[in-house]
Amino acid sequence: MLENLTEMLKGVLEGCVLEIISRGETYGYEITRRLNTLGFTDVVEGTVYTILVRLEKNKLVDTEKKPSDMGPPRKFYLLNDAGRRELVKFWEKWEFISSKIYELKENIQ
Amino acid sequence: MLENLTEMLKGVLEGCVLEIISRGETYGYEITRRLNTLGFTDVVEGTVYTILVRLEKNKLVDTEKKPSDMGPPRKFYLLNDAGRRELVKFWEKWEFISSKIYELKENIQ
DNA sequence: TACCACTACATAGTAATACGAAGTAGTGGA
DNA sequence: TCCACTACTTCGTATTACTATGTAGTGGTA
Repeated sequence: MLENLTEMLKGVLEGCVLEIISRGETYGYEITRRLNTLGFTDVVEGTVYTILVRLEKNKLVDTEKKPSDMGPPRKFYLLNDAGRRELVKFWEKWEFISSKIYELKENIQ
Repeated sequence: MLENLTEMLKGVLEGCVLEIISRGETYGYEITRRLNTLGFTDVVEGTVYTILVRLEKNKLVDTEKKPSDMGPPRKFYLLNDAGRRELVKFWEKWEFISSKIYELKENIQ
């Protein structure tokens, strides 16, 4: 429908993944489908996995591998304290930017 | 106040510049200060000029050099038809993404 | 005169991020 | 046997904001 949201998703998608993980233990493939049904239809696995690698490298998540009865084993992700703090900061940044964008659009002051 | 909004501004700042230009002929230095007073205090001239170069290369703006009584000549930018169409698309994309982010945050459906 | 602050533009290089593309592997059904 | 679906991994690319630096015009002031 809408063309190429890529650039506008930069810095946002990671926060979305953090938020999804914060709702409870989940894994890459499921996160991808969750983002797709949410409306981000063009987000592909490769994108999500690079984000998950980054989150793990930055020690924002804990991981655990578990067998699946539907296919190969799943790598589950769980937010730790640092991840929760990062998520709070994400929403603060998002609120800040979206309020400023709103001010610009509505030409406030 | 808020640290490092860089990544979240990607794909957004260009739209903000388009919006500012759409309000009437203006130039780089003034656009920078407008963004700063809007709240994007860390956006510097270099960033705005690269955006303006891009807009001109993509033929979204017309330009005109005019003398200034305050310093060196100013390069004024004016949105053309393609630029106005691009601005409409920017706001559509922004509305789409921010509504989806809101759904995610409020856990709708 | 010499210097500095402010205005104003330009650009080469860097870092971060989402995406494209390709591969590996497990399970179950036609 | 093949294929679809599930599930993860990684390398390379394009785009973008930012850093750093340089150039230059004007006016004030010591």
